Amino acid sequence: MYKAPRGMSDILPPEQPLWKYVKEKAASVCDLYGYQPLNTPVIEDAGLFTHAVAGGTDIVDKEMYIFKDRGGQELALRPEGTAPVCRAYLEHGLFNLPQPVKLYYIGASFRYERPQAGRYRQHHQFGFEAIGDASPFLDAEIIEMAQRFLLSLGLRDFSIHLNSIGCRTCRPGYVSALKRYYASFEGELCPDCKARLERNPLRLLDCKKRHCQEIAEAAPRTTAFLCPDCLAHFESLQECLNILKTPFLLNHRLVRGLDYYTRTVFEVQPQEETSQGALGGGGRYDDLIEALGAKPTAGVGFAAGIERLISNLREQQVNVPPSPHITVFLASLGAEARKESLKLASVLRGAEIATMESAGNKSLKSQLKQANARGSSYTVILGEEEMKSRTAMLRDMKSGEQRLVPLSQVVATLRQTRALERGQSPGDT
RNA sequence: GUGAGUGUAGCCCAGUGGUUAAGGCGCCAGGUUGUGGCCCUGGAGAUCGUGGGUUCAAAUCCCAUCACUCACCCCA
Repeated sequence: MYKAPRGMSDILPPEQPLWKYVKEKAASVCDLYGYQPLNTPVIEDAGLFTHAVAGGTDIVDKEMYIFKDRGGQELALRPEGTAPVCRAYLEHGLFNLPQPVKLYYIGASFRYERPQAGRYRQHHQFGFEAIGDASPFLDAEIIEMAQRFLLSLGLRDFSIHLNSIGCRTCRPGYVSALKRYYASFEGELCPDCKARLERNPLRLLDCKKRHCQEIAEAAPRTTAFLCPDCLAHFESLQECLNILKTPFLLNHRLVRGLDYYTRTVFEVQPQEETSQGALGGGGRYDDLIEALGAKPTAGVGFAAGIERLISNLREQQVNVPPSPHITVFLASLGAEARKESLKLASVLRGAEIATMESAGNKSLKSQLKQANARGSSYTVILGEEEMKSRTAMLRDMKSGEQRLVPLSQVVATLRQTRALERGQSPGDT
């Protein structure tokens, strides 16, 4: 039998309400802040990621789905969302709009890696980006927005970690200081860290091994090496967050996986220390658009993993409000009633009443059982007796009460009850 | 890419060398000539992940392989 590809999964109907809930909250927070939706293709020119974005990081070096199409074009399944958004910003001349341009996206990302808890080959990200302005006020807006989004979902146990990793002026000084510091500990480092010392020194800071953590704790801090502009930016951002009353933790060991970050980096961590890592993260990427071959343009953004959000919603037992829908099930007995049921179903649907029909000639018992299993509010029973008198038996599935209604009155009666029930329990969505 | 654990029906799982692989959920039917949710009865549904080996005999032991899960690397 065929199975879904490794690390990729089907999202079955019972899970859909939760997905819908998260997507709706995402869209509504974006509306609130004036961020507009943008869809980009799942596939991009591979170069967008390999050259411009993050050469030297694992995510493009060894985790990218990359292939040639029939025309020989090198394409890639997108491993992240920011670069495609920047590509679209440039391709469509969005730099001609008033800056910054505020956009959001919800879509699949792909990484070729061994799946485990909270980590998949296909996962879904919700992200928002403000492009075209370097003000720290925007960093603050993005972070507050991320927080508001998570709170609106009902999540509580998370914290926002914040750091600044400087810019291309001040970071090289920091990196060499870091290397100098680590040189004296080289013998004590774990094998992974020894490799990191060469390949990606910043990553030394977030090693999980206890001894390496002790060394990292005492290491030089990025913030001590920031150039005056970066320092001013970072201080201004913190001031803004304090004004916004958005709590954050300064974490001098926070660095992020993508190379394009400059200055601000932040991550949302669940309170429970899990190995599956961050709920989401983001930062400023003032060099990215220049790397794509355009004039230098600042940007800042955030992205969250929907699967991880959902798993945290489940852990924190946040209950999703069920969509209050009233549905009707049509049960019929006999050939004539079956045809009448077909006709009635069409009329009900025409009246915007959600309706399901029994497919075959099953017993009434079986049909009611099905109506019950599908959670119908009402069952309309059409039998031989009803056919003779041109009536229908309307059964309230909750109370079990039923009454005989002229066939011509079925729609009107159901509409009435629906209006009544909606009035009694106003929807909260 | 590395390491560990696990593969028995749609789902949860019992069964550690010996008849026909047990149970629960779910599904279908009956108990009610046209009445769901509870209860009772019955039924369908499993090449025991796959291939090979050991043995008179393998779901059970061995080897390989695949898949899943968890962890590392890394990340959402």
